[in-house]
Amino acid sequence: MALRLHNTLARSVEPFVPLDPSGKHVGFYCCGPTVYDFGHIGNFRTFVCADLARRALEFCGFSVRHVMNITDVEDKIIRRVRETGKELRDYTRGYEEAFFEDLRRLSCLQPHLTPRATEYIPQIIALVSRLIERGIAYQTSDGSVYFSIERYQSDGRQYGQLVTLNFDEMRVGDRVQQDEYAKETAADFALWKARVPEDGSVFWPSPWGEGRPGWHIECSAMSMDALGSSFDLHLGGEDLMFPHHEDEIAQSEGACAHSPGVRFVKYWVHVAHLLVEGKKMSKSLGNFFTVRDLMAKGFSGREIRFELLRSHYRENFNFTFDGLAGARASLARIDECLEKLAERAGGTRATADPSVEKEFRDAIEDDLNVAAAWGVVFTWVKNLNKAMSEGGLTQQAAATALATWERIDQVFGLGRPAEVAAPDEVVKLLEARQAARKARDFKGADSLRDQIKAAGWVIEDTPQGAKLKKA
RNA sequence: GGCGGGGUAGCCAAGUGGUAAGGCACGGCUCUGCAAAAGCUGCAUUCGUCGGUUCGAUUCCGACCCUCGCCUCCA
Repeated sequence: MALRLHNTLARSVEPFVPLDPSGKHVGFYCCGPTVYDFGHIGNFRTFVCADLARRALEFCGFSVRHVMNITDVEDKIIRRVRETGKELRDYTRGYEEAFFEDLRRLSCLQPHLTPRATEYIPQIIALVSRLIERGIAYQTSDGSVYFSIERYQSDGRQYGQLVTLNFDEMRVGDRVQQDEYAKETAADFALWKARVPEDGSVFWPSPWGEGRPGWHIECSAMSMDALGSSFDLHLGGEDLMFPHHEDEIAQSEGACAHSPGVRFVKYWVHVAHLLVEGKKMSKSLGNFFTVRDLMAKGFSGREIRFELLRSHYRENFNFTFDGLAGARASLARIDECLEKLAERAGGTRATADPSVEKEFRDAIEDDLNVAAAWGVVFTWVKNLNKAMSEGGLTQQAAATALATWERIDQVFGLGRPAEVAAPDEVVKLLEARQAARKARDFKGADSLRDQIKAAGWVIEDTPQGAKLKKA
């Protein structure tokens, strides 16, 4: 069994075989955030799934080069810049930093390269120039440049690799912007947008006059610059499938004139959307949550990560607070088990249990089937708990189990819970309670227990003595 | 209208042509001064509906119902 992924190009699950003849190196590009505001939980589902994909590739032995762009010039950003009167970079910097902070809170590995669109203007201009030279793009009288789908197709190339398109049946036109009146065909899309007064100071010089990049071209420029004109894996939210990714393919394959059989990207992976309480997230419904919002409600980054990793990436995921509370309980079950294992193992070292690791690997290799993988993990936890409650788990077996978790956690990336020490006053209350119990003053002991609970801590009476846990 | 996902216990969810993983919640038990916490344990004769193929279908085929998403802002 080897890694298999759902490839949108094939609309099916395929064996993952990288372009690298040695089969080792993988180029991986993920469409990153547009830094006009804080990212919401839906955005982060995609980024957590990208992190899962990267970790799974590494778990399977591949050496991954992970690139994720930062879109720091775009319509919404320009509008905010105009409204706030800030300079472009001053506006985007804060949200970019917040994004990386949230990514770390969710235990996502930092991509190896995170290029910004605004730092790739020369490459973008070069790419647009090549498309014009090849006769696939055209300039309009206002100084904008558009991609001609018709000329691309007559160049013998396919527009509509990711989705089945039927322009006659599509409901085209509602959202075509007024500044795009000069397009030859409604389906053509902007590569370079001529400067308009509303752009303020956001513009760059180009062979076609002052302006800024179109929406899709940045990803083509950055991904090919970092990973070459043909690379292995491109991931993004399902809404980007069309037009964004389709247009990326068209621009890239149009500009590079890939040979027949060679593609811009070999595997396209799309992450389904997250819903909140059964509905699409929207500000008017008030169900629009950022990572910060959830943390302010007391949930930890690892609880949020766990919740986002419970379901398959190609299924819509319904985010609910009941679900998040359930995630907390499930994760605590694993944490309890790990804590007990650590007590038993002491400093003993061991290697992972091969049979559990194999079951886990089989699930992950099957198109990142995390639900099946969790099934493996929880069955394993149950067996360990049973062995421990029956006293039949040796120090060596506990160490093996911990090593197994280390291996599993290379993919899930949840780590171990942060140890939180109880404050002195709570510890003093606990000591007083223990004294009261010893004196058989149970009324006093129960009162102290209530005080500890009010302070946010729970007493766990175990055969080894009383412990404090954060409520 | 076109294209593409889904419908499996109270909730989330995996899965297979041969008789339904796992988690949460819930009940029982152990532990405890009592609790809590924790652990153990129980919990779908059944997989949207109706037909068909088959020795056998939740799994394959057909029809239908419901639901979600995309169709040029979007993760």
